[in-house]
Amino acid sequence: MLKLLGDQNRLRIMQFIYERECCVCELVEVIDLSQPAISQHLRKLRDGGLVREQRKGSWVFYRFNDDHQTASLMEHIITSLPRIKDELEQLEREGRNVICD
Amino acid sequence: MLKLLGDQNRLRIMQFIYERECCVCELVEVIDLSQPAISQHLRKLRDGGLVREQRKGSWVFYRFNDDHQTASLMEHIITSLPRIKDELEQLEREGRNVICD
DNA sequence: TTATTATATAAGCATTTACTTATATAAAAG
DNA sequence: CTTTTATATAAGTAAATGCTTATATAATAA
Repeated sequence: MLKLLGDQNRLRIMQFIYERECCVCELVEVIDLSQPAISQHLRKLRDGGLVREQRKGSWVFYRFNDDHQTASLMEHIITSLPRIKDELEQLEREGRNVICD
Repeated sequence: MLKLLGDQNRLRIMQFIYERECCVCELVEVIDLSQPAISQHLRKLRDGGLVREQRKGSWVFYRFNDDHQTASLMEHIITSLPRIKDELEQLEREGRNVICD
């Protein structure tokens, strides 16, 4: 878990996913990484059990896995970071995420 | 910080150092790594500000850095792990650490 | 002084990592 | 059907990582 969160980009991905379910295209918008790079990180996070994935139509949503053995520790770590919520709300104001609902 | 703790061996080193000040030779005894490998990890931990070093005669002691920006989060992480204290006490019972006092 | 002990550093190397570009798959739309 | 959109995967690659062995440094002991 610590190794997975030890990567800057993955930690950022987890911050977003922790706030609320995200689909890949949303993450692509807010994180400065190519779509394949994001998919690859998501796979590692999923393989590590840190997130769960769920297909909804053509989108795949990822959400924080509360059942993970270290879920509460992860939560503690993620909420110790500078909030990412503002960026998410900014995104919502721009209507850039609604497309995936 | 998370990247530094994301390595199994470094995390273990931090567990010991968190319990109490340790010199390199003590860590060499309890962790299955060569002396140079341990020194190299300690340097990374020091460069990252996670530990402080202090020379005492021929030994160099490392201690947890309470002043680090993420000290309390680190503390939370380290104390969330299975206790290492038993191994330390075992070591003390064997008298293998006293030599460094 | 020389020898010993504790630790650090350097160089080399195999492995892992995190990306890139190109392509495949899967679902929805036309 | 074909096209478009969303996502995943594959292959390649440069850089980072974590060790190894050998050697340097620093303090103490003889």
